Amino acid sequence: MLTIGTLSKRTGTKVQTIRYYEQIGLMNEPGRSAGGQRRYFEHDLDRLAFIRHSRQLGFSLEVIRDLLDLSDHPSRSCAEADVIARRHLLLVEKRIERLQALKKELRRMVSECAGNSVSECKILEVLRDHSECLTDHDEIGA
Amino acid sequence: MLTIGTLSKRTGTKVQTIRYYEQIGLMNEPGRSAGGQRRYFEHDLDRLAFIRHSRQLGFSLEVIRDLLDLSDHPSRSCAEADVIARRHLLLVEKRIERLQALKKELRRMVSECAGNSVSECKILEVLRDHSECLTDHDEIGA
DNA sequence: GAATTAAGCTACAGTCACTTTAGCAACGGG
DNA sequence: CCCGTTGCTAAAGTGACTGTAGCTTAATTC
Repeated sequence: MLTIGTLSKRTGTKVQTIRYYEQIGLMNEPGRSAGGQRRYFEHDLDRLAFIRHSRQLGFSLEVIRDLLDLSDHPSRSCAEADVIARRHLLLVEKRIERLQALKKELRRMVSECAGNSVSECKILEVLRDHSECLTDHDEIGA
Repeated sequence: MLTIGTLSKRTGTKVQTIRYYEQIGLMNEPGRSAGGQRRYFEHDLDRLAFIRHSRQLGFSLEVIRDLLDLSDHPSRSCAEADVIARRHLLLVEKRIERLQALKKELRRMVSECAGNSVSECKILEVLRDHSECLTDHDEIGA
């Protein structure tokens, strides 16, 4: 029997996060000790490791729920897992493209700034005036 | 005098978002019409455009607050803007690197999956067992 | 001038994936 | 038996918005 602290250390997950996964139904409710503390089996650890690894690869908890469900039914076709992974790959590729456009723009801003007063600062000028940009970057952030 | 709807259209910002920026003190409280509706000047529009453009380039609202403050003081040195932009550039570059490692891993998973039953699915196998990965990807997600 | 429609108002809840905090209770080694 | 570590619940906070409910005001059309 494993404590929540052991699961935490062995998977690099914070204790609170494990309880959070239980709360949203990603992890099963474990048994309890006489005093009311959570006690886990090895298969709980495996499940948590699966979740964390999927998160590291950028899958959302929503999607991980489906992946876990698939993983629990070994005889089913893995076509769905394939679709999920391919969709995620496309998403990651898109994000990379967007970030590369951003990087280019930031590089240009930084390299063109002479480092004098704010009034002649290229960086602030570009931020003020979108038309100085090469790309559209109409979406926000990442 | 401009309405909030005009600002919204001219900057591609949702009305609620403008009110949110006001609430957190990024936008100044504008004057009001007789009936209590917000009325803006052109310089409010400029400020909002600055905020949105900065967001599109991935700066956080926290950082944008500093950039706006700099922009409001034209005689100051732009060294700080330079530092902020360079720091952000590094962050973007790091994110790209991480995403490229993720992409590689996802590609490998997808390409090695034969598309049979879940029990032999390479995708689910990799998710189960981190040791099959090439990279560490110890951080989470994006 | 009335009626309709579009736009605006406040206040609050919801999103995602956790993290933090407060204030306790239980466990394990010495 | 003591005490430091670990665990417990419940609730609020994070960032950057978005959505909803239930109104009021402004603008347009007849």
